[in-house]
Amino acid sequence: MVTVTKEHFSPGQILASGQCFRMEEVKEGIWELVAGDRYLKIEETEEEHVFRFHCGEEELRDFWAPYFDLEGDYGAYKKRIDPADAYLVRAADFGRGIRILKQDLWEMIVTFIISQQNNIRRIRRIVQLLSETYGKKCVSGEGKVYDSFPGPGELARATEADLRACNLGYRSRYIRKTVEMVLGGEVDLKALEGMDYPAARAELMRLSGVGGKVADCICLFALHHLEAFPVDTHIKKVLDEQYPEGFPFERYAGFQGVLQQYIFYYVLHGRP
DNA sequence: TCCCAGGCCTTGC
DNA sequence: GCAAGGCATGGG
Repeated sequence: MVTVTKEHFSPGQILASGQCFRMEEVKEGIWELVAGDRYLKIEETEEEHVFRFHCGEEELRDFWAPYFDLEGDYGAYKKRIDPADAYLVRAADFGRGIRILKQDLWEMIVTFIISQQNNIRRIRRIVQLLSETYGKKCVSGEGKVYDSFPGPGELARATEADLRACNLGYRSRYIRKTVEMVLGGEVDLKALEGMDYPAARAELMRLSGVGGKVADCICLFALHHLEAFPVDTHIKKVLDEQYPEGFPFERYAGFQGVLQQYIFYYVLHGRP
């Protein structure tokens, strides 16, 4: 068990920001999450900004701190927001505890192919079902049993019909093809990790079922390219309504993706 | 019954 | 090159 003291960090807001789909609030102030084949429990404490992570010092340093981007200076991002942009100021303040996670690349590829033309609750259910069906049963140090997210080899066991049985619908064919492309070495996940944003985005779009928006989500939530700015149906509406002259991307060069998450969360959970 | 959800692919021009 | 349909499923 480790104590973590951090500002601009709220597990509840990260959960509700819809970037990870295998995190849940099991009781008030207690969250559990599975990332790849790892499990973590986090508890809020009486003290503001202080949390208990149910893991060792080493695992915190080597895995969970990078995963939650705990070294990132989100206060600095907020300070660079144009004070005259009332909408963005409100959104950033409302989502002040959000961080951009560094999640597993393969998991994000599959998850965000599933996400298209779908709603967040249903995405969670499908990802959970996929993990139960094709992942591995694991046990945490404290005895919690959970299902890892299935890797390409494990998902290869699923036929298109099997995937349809997991409620993937027409996305089943995309997943099948994507699994084949990755297993066949047509797209190299290792190489993707080393690419810059434009190269990674273009390479990801070669995968079946991955267009610009999904590629941007993968770039943002797995590869941590903070310049990626996924435009989905919600964001498009905000851009049309709040930024008819265009969103000032140049002003926020290098961290537009952080602002995108503030806006997305504000649209879903904020007051109009 | 219709509309929408963190869109993408295929077709037709 | 681009606009228009089609696509699974579930909730409001």
